[in-house]
Amino acid sequence: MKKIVLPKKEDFIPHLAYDAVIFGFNGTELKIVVLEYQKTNHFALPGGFVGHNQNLDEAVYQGVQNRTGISDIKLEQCHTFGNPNRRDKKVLKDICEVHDHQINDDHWLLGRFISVCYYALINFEDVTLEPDELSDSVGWYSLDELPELILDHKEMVSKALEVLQKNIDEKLVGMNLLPEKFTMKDLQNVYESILQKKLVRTAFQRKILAKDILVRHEKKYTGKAHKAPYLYSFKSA
Amino acid sequence: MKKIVLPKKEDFIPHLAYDAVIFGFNGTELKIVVLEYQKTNHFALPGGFVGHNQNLDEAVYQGVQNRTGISDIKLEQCHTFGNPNRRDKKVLKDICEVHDHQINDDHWLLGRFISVCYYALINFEDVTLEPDELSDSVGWYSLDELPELILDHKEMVSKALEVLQKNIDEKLVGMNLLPEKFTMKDLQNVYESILQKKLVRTAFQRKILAKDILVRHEKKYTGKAHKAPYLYSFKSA
DNA sequence: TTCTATTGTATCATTTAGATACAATAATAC
DNA sequence: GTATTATTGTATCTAAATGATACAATAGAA
Repeated sequence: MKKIVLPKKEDFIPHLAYDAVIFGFNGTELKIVVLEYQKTNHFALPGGFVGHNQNLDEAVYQGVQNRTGISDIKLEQCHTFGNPNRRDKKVLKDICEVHDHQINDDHWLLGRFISVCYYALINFEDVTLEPDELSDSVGWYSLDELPELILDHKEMVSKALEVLQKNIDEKLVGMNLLPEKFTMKDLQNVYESILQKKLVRTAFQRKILAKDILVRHEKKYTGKAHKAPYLYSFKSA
Repeated sequence: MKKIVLPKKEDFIPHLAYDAVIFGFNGTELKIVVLEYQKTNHFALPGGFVGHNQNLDEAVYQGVQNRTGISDIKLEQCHTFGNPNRRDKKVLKDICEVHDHQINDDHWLLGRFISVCYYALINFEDVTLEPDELSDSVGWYSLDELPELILDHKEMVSKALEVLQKNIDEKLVGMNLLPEKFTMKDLQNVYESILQKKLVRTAFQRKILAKDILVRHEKKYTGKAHKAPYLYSFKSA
């Protein structure tokens, strides 16, 4: 087993962390990235720390980029979690233990952390997930099949989804969750996944087209026995 | 001049602050609390720091309570500002200087701070504003007559108003900005101040009554030569 | 050629919000 | 008293947005 190297205290703003709810859309379902510390049965959102002279947004951006290999990321801040009880020394100790790493009770990583939660929207297709130093693996989970998450990470997911739902019309979320070209049905699937409810097809199409944000391209022939849908892309500003 | 006592570094989470946009409604206009460091011509939002074992929300609540003397406060988190450039050593040095207080360039208060911005809604009538250790005075300013604020405090005000506007229907903001009993016109004034636009009187009344959140009480006789409006209060839960 | 599933659009009904109308009324002027 | 005035509460009409339904177009399979 590889010897682990924990992040150094002096490099980061103490007691401050970020966590990211990274959303991707696989064509049917909305999924989020979860780190798996399998031997300890712990699951967590990807997160990190902020350098002393680093922009908060920038820190999160780089963290998500490293984890997913993607550089076209839509980030939005959701909420800052500042309850002093949002810590659990056992979790990190468990994880260190399976790596044969001793960690003292007064280690800075076991202290109190205030965490700024962001959501990230990325194009599912382009992702290559990278586990970090401590996690055994990393996976995509759909919202209704999430494993139990450490600390208040479950609450972060709820908050992220809530903020995403509120932003859905304003911030053109589809742009970052879909490939360059997509059908109206794809876009409707994204909306339905986020809002977690069925939408009226004809009303949805009318509303989206009325926004005048899409360009219509050639048809997409899928080989199915029915009328082929048009492909669309977002108007580039 | 009273000798000032700066907050002690070891009592608080380093590099972390909060700032509050405290909204009050004077019956006609929406106003916010601004600290005045008059001799240096600096103006700032009230803010503070978070104790090592203190809940973030709790810290803000206590800060606003101390500043306003009010204990019925509606708080909502708006945004966390994490740009490393959001610092200005000159401001604090200026302020210390007029108090004949020397402050070193490497003093913790001059370092980089990440600040969590909240808005607070309070009942204007009950307030007694308390300046803090360093501010000469503290005042209510209407949004269109704000003085120039230090750092990114102007941006915080914008963000706070934006979040307040988004929450207006959902969170019953009137409840914390109005006295126990109020007229429909009072409530409409609150809405118009927050949304910064005129609303149609009849449609507003119809919409609010349809929500079924108000109790109608006796009429309010103002001595004016016209029909007296009813007084309302919010249904308690 | 017929059949099937889906798409794009039109049209109708329903709901929501803006515009207008008007009676009720609290004080004032006479 | 009675007329006058400004505002309130509500009804009604109109316009816009949304949901429901209908239907022609069509890509491929039978």
